[in-house]
This record gives sequence, structure tokens and C-alpha cells, in this order.
Amino acid sequence: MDFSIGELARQTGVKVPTIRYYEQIKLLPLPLRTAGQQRRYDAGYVSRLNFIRHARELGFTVEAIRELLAMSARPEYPCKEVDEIAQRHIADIDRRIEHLEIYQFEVIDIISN
Amino acid sequence: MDFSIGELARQTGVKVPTIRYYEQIKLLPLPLRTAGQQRRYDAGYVSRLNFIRHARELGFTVEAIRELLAMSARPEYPCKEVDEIAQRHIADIDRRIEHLEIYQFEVIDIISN
DNA sequence: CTAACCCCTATAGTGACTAGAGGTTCAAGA
DNA sequence: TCTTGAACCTCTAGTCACTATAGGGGTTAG
Repeated sequence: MDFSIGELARQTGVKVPTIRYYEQIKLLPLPLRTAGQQRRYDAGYVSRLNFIRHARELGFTVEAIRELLAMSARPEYPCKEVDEIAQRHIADIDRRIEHLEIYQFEVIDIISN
Repeated sequence: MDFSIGELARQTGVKVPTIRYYEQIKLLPLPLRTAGQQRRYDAGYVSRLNFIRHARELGFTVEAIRELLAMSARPEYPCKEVDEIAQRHIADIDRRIEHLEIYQFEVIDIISN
């Protein structure tokens, strides 16, 4: 049921010190501890951390991710604000895809002198 | 013909201290200086810096950019290596676009609980 | 019970900037 | 030609998001 930080690292591809760092900056909630003070996680951490990893790899800041995760945690949160933040995020993604496509042309240009 | 660091910043959207930092880490060649030690740039710097900005915004490391710029500077550079580096770069861009598209679904999922 | 491996905290280092202090240069107007 | 104020200079320190290291303790298979 519960597993160690090393196992969480293996399941998500996030390194052990990074997981501890995320806990420290409150991006991940405090996990349970064994009698010997070792962290014990459950499946919920896997999906939360997978989402974080994905977002970070794409260059979103920890602050932006915190915002999104906070939102998803409370359904009573004003709908307008939620939508605004999410829409901004999604628009940002679209903009990045466009930029990547343009950049790809630039790189091709550079290599073919 | 030649212009100041502030003008270069305006033309590229890269901040003045960042330009000086790029010079320090040798991503930009040393510019000419006035008698009073102020930097003077020409059009070549604008396109080089625009390329750098674009690549950095998309999350490529300074090292990767340095590699690409070094390549484009010497046409006698072995063609196979050039192609390999560039192809890796372009494949990386494709991968990022895919990831962004997947992530966009994840975000949409999160907001619609 | 013990070896091998995993875990703990705390601190320092990295990459890529960004901000601040304290002083100098330059160009445009009087 | 002189002045003045924005823009420039160097240098050092701070930020974000990790990543590595030191020095030690916990857990489990044989």
C-alpha cells in the first residue's frame, strides 16, 4: 500500500532529492513517516508528482503549478477565476507550440547555411 | 551603424544585464568599445541574439545553443556531426510539441475535475 | 544478527539569470 | 563649449529550481 521515497522516484522519474525539495517548498504535502522517520507515500502522490514533472519539463514555474494544483483541490473555488487561470495556461501552451514550430524552421535554416 | 547595449536590448527583447552575462560566458563575442569603454554592437549581434533568445525561451540550454552556433560558424565542420546535432535538436523540438499537447489535455482534465 | 542497501538532515554548489551599489560616459540642449 | 541627466560601466550578492556531498541512521533478506 505505502512505499518509500525511492519507490516514488522510480514510479515518477523524479529524483529523490527533488521530491524532498518539493516537500520543503510545499508543492507536495507532508507524507506519513515510519517509526524511524522514513517517508511513506501512496498512489495519490504518484499522480500529483507525475503532473508536476510533466509541467516542469515543459518549463512552467513552480508558482504556476502550485496555482493549478490549489485550484483542482477545491471545487468551491470561484469558477470564473479557475477558468481564467486555466485558460491562460492553455493559451500559453498554444503559444509555446507555435514558437517551437517557428524555432524548428530557424534551426533547419541554420544547418543548411 | 553601431549602437549601444540598451539599443541592442530594445531590438531583441533581451535585458541589458543578460546581454553582459552572455558576453561573460562567451555566448556572444566581445563587442567593440568606445574610448570610454562602452559597448558598441552591429546588426550581426541582433540576429545572433534573437536566435539565442528564441532558443532559451523554449528551454534549450546555453550549452546546446553554443553547439548550434559553433556549427553554423564553420562550414568545413564535418557534415555528419552537424546533421546529427541538428537532427537531435529537431527531434527534441518534436518531442516537446507532443508533450505540450498531452499536457494540455491534462490541464483541461484538472479544471473539469 | 549482520551485511547491503536504502533512508535521514543539513549544507554547499550549479545554471541562468536579476538586482543593487557606486561610479563614469555621452549626447542633446542652453 | 559647457552642463546635466539618462544610460553606461564593473563588481558583488541574491534568486529559482534543483543537484551533490558529508556524515550518519533505518530496514530487510539471508
